[in-house]
Amino acid sequence: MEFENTVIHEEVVARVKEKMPQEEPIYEVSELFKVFGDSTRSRIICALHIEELCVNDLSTLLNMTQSAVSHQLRILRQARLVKSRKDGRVVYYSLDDDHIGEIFSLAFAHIMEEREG
Amino acid sequence: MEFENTVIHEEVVARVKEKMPQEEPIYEVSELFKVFGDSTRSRIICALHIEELCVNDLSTLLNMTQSAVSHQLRILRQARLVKSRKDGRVVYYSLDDDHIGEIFSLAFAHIMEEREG
DNA sequence: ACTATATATGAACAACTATTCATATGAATG
DNA sequence: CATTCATATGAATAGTTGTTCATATATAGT
Repeated sequence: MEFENTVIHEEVVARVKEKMPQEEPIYEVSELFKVFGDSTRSRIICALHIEELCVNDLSTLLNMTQSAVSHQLRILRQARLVKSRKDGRVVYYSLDDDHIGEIFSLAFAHIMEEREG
Repeated sequence: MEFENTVIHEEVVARVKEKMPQEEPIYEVSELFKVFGDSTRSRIICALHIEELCVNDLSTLLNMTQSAVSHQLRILRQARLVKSRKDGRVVYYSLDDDHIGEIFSLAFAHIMEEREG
């Protein structure tokens, strides 16, 4: 890290620094996006947005090994984005948060507009 | 990849498969989130959401080398999330999309609610 | 032209991540 | 209680990514 930057617009930097959100929330937001930023996890989220599914069904649906799906579900669980319900030896997963759907909807809208424009 | 999964709920899988968004948009959405999923890029986006900034000011503000910031700006440019304006040898960056702010606002709202609950 | 400054970029490296493989856990069933 | 089935998990690996360092490009000033 260098600190020898010639500050071109000191006032601007000061102004923006004052208005900037705190470091910690920004960090957490990007951690959330990092979880979304994998196509396997995105596909899992899309599927669970439609309906509750067990691990085996998910791996069939996504054409992936049970292990790979299970590993990703763990990440989603740790991020509190999905919740699980156990029925015998079958574990059913579903979305644990209402915001997720909204965020994905906006992202989809963005992608779709990009395609047109 | 294994295809030897014992399908537990065939009808459910079939139903969800039918309702699932297409592969390609999901892939693009997760690519978008991947760009957001780095704290340096998130900080850049937050800063530019407040005000247009040049590279040098950004690196001062974020306490990072000019090179590191420049590399991340390239990624944001390629994703069409920021646009640049050249004035002499100074290059000013600003957000290139209205959706970005909304998506970040929702994500922040989510993070803040997580902190309370 | 020469120098200083603002930004961009290529190569290298370290850190991280997603999948696979092997195996463990835990619950139902005969 | 041994076996089968659904899921979870640890280790290993291959691929990706962010930063640094060195350097290139481009523009302004002298």
